Amino acid sequence: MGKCEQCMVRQLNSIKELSKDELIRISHCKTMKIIKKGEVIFNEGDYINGVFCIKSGICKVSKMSENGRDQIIHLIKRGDLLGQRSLISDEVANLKATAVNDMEVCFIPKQEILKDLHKNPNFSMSVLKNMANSLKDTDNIVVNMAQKSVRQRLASSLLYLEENFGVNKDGGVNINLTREDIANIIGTATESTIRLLSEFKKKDYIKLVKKEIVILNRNELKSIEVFT
Amino acid sequence: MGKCEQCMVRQLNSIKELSKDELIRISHCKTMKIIKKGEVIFNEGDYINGVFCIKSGICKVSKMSENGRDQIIHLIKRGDLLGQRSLISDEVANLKATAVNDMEVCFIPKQEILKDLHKNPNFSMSVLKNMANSLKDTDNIVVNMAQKSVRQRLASSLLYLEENFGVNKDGGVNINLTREDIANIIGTATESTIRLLSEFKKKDYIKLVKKEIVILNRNELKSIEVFT
DNA sequence: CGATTGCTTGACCCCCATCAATCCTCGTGG
DNA sequence: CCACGAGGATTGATGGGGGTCAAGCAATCG
Repeated sequence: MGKCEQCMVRQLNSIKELSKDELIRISHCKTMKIIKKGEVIFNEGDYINGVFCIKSGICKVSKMSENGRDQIIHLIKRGDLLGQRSLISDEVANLKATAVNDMEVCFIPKQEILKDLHKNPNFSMSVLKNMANSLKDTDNIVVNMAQKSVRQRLASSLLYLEENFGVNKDGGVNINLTREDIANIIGTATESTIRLLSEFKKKDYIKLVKKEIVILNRNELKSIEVFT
Repeated sequence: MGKCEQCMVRQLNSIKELSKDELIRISHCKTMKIIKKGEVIFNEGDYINGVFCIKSGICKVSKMSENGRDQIIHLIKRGDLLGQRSLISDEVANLKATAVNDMEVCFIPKQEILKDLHKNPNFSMSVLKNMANSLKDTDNIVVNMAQKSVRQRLASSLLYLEENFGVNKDGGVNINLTREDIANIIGTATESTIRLLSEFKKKDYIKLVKKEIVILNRNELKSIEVFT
């Protein structure tokens, strides 16, 4: 079993604030898991007894709306912590987490994290900052959802995905999302997303390489993002 | 100048976790302000050097979208803290806060709060919990914005407003919002909001007493909230 | 009592949700 | 190796929700 002290991923999140001793303690009680593409890590209403530290892979965090469609709210990747919110509120999960590709994650039990939150102010400040940033991001998402058209949101999301997940050798946005997933990010029907993608393609803002999206004209997409 | 130790409002937020000594220190450096209806407390991009503790009154917290409309994201009332997020991230404000009616607020300078956040784990845990709850609420707002129709969101908002701000002697929802404000909460054009209100009125789900909204049929609104 | 701000209604039309049909692609088992 | 089935991608047709512009009315305020 790998040791947290030697794991580079911890540098990417609040765990970097833990002392050597605290890290060793965590290392002894954590468990590593492999999660297959499509697998559900936790569901709305589940009691998650800890947090997940993502070593590799990507997962989508979503919530089922009453009308039956799943809205994707976050995309979580290497270095992120998953499940912090529920842990701190001491509530069941409000959201569902599903692996977008194969993942390696470490599960750290709740009591350990809580102990450190109480005893290590640097750690708790770091978690607090992290949460504050999420809150800001989410506030901004609300504004976009409420005020922007589907076309604007799609342009915006494409740029976001490329920026955060990079591109592969073909230049394609390097995240394995279906059209339906993309539709669930921007909050629209799958067909609308597809139609807009084909419009963007026709105008040479993007091209499609085997369903993968290659962004050709960032500037044009940026201008769509702010208007029409 | 009032003393925090004697102020009942502190029981309503994280400040209740402070020790007597800490409270006295805060009490000496805080400043009380009266804010008039319509006045802007801070604007997007302002550097807020502390947090506001709301003694009375209500303010709307909003963000201007690139298309020029203001989206209201939170409504803050007695007992709430305003400006926590920016303080913790150590960034300029992402949002704008405007008084909906006359307010009394206390301003607590940043350094004092930060000092307590580092030294008092109960306080920082309380702030953390508070932030976690906001995050959950905001996640849910995203889902509603993305997936629900304007009619659903209006029904939902009316119920929310009544529940959180109560009713006055006429039975009217006890918060002084214009139609435009309501439209900016649900993220739609003012005219659409008005049209839906008049539809609800026609169906006797609500009545209007001098522009104030009196809710007559909660069950019907609840069923609208989940479907159509 | 003007004048500004908020409220209301009408007309118009476009964006996008929905339903339906077809095509594509990839994994599985025979 | 191929057939086949299932899930994903795509395109078309259609209708309604809601945005926008415009005009008139009500109310609030200096």
